[in-house]
Amino acid sequence: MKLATWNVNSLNVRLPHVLDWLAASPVDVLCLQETKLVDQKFPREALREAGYASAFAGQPTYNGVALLSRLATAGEPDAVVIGNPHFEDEQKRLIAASYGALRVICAYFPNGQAVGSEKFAYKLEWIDALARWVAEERAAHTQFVLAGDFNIAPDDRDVHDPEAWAGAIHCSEPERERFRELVELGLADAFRLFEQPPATFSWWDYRQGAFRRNAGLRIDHVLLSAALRERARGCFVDKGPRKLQKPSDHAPVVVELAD
DNA sequence: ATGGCCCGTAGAACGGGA
Repeated sequence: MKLATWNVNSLNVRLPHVLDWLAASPVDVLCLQETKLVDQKFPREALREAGYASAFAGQPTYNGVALLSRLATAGEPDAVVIGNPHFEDEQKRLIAASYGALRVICAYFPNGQAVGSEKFAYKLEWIDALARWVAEERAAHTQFVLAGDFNIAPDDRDVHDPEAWAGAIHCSEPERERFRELVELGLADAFRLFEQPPATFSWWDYRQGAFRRNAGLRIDHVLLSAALRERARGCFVDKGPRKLQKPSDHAPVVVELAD
């Protein structure tokens, strides 16, 4: 089976890319972030016609997350939870669902704007609270995955210009420390289980021809529980959709698991 | 040295993203 995560930067604008991508390279579960859609406008029917069930949590203008599941394989979502039970938050950044024995949390971590800012403090608090929830979910479900836009580049290999980004937002030590703390809950960064091409990223700024120059960051991640790690057979960033007209600034990250 | 793009909400610029 295949799992993927993709920050689409508006599902309204990106729906054609998502449908084309799923048709060309179907995955069983797809985590979406930055849908930027209120629930009334979520394209549930179009996705169902494409063979996917949806669970979603949106708000006007900002944030918004969704879990898509292939009806023929993963089926309908079960035990859907919106938001972190341990953290009051107006912002729609978290959704969890079960597909049989598989438990998935789809996460859109706060950006943090600048180290030391109020938004940075919120980011750290938000992650600390997420860790408490993840610890519970991981303990309750052998087959557990945390996937999404973490807005953290875990180490310098994940940064196109580590000197320029040293200590900056997404690369600061408090953020990296929290990424390690999530991993230490018993999870594995699926991407690093496999040999990877150097300078592989998942996000490139829209400005300055960043994608053409491969001036990116790897900030979108899939963390796997031990049982899923045993089944992992590959993990890659699919740069295809980033090359299209009007792309998202993020590319999908795909994980392949043995059945 | 700075900002350079895109999106949603508007119905003009602006906040936010990363």
